[in-house]
Amino acid sequence: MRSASRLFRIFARLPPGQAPGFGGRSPDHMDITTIKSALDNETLTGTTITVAGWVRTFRNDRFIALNDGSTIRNPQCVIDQEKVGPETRARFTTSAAVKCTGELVASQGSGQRVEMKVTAVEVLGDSDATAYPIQPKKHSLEFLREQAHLRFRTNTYSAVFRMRHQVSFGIHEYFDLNGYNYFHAPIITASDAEGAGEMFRVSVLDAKTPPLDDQGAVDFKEDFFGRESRLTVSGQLQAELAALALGKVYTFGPTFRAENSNTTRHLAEFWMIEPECAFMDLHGDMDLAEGLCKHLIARVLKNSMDDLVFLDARLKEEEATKPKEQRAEMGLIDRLKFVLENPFERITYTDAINILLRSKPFQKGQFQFPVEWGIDLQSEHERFLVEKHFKKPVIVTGYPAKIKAFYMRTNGPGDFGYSEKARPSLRWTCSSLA
RNA sequence: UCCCUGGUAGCUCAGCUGGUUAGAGCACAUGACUGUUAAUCAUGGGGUCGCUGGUUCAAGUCCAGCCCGGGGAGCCA
Repeated sequence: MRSASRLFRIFARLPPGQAPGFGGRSPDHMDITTIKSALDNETLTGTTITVAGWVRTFRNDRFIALNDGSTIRNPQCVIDQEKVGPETRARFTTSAAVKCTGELVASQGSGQRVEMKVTAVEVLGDSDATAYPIQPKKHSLEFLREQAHLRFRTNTYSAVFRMRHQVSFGIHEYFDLNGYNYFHAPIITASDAEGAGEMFRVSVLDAKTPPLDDQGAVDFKEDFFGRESRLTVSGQLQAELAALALGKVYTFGPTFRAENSNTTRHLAEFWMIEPECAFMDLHGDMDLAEGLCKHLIARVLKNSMDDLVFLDARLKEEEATKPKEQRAEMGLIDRLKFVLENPFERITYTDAINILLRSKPFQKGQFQFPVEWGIDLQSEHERFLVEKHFKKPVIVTGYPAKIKAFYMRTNGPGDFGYSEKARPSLRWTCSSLA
C-alpha cells in the first residue's frame, strides 16, 4: 500500500486537467491494468499486461472469465494446462481473486475481440465453492438483498453502482457548468423545514430515564446541543439564505424522513438535490430541471452503455413474464433516448384537470380517486398524464394555493388561488430510469 | 395503516379436483474434456413443503390464526 502523502505527490506532479491514468494503469497498483482499458485501449493489444479480478466462471478447464469491476465485461484469460497444474486449476472457483499476467492477443474464439494468453497466474484469495451463494446465473433482487456483502459482485448491482457514480458526478458537473455553488446544508438540525416530513431525533439522552423539566416533559436542555435536534428533512431553508448572497447554490446530500411508508419510492435515507437561485423565474426553474435530467441521461448513455445494455436485457426478460397489456412500451435505453430527445410537456394545473375530465379512464369510472378542480393530483392521475396522454415527462404548474405548501410563491394579488411553484411531475419517468 | 399476491432443495421454480416413495434446471461433490462463451457430458448427495392448530381414512394441496417477502395505495419527496 502506498501512503496517502506519496499518492498526493504523484497527483500533484501531473499537469492540470490530466487524469492520472498511466495508460490504463491505476496509480495505486502501477503494475495492474484495468480490464476496461485492456479491452478498450487497442494500443495494448500485443503487449504483456497484468490484470487482477474475481473469477466469474471457469470454462472447459481452460478459460477464466475475469471481472475486476471496471466494466461489466468479463474477458477470458486462457490458461496453458501444461504450465498450470490441476491443483491450481481447481482453485479457479467462482469469485476467487486471481492475478493473471500474459499477452493480450486477438481472440481465437468468437465472442470477443481480444483475450489474454496467460503466462503467469496467481490465486490471491480462494473462494469456497460449497459456501459461496452467488451462482453464474440470474438471481432475484430479493435474494441478493439478503446477500448484502456479496451483491456488488453481481452484474446487476455492479452495473447500478457504476451508473450511480456517473449520475452523482453528473449532478455536480451540471450545476458547476451552470455557475452554481455546491452548498452543504447541516445534516443535524433543529429546523423541521416547516413540517416537510416526519423526523428522526438525534439525542444522547438516556432513552429509558431521560432528564425531565418542571412540567415532567423531557428536558432537551440536558441534551448534546442543549435543545431538541433531528436529522434534516430538507436543506432548503439554509440553501435559500446562501442563495441570497451567492446567487446560485445547490445542495446534494443525505436527507432523512421517518415516514411510516413502505414503497420503493419512499426511503428513510435518500440523497436530495435542492437548487436555489436568486433572480430566477418559473421558466428558468423548469429549464434548469429539464436540463439536469437531460444532462444526466446524456452522460449515462455516453459512459455507461455496457451497463445499460445489460440492464435493458434484464428488464426485457422481466417484462416478458408479465401479461401483454402490462408490459412497458419502450425498453430502458429507448426510453432514456426518448426523454433526452423530446422537450418536456409544460401544462398548468387547470389544463391537467381538463385533460383528466375528458379522459377515457375518468369517463369510464376507472380512476379510484375523484377528479375536480381543487383536488390534489393522485398517483394514478399523474401516471395517466405521463404514461398514457403525453407519453413523456410533464411539468404541471399553477396549482391552487390551498393544496400547495405555504412557502411556494403565489402569482400575486388578484390572481388568487394559484401557486407559481413548479411541481415537477416528472418523477414517474425519472424514478423508472433507476 | 389498507388492498393484492406469494412462502416447496443453496438459488429459480413445477407439483392438476386432497391419494403410493415430493420433482426439474442451476449450484455443489466425483470423473471426463486443449477453443469454451451463464461451456458440455456422466454419476452422486441434498427437503421439518414458513409456523401453529383444525377438517379428513388420507393434507405440499382444503379451512383459521400468526410470521416473513414482493407489488400497489395512502402518507410523502
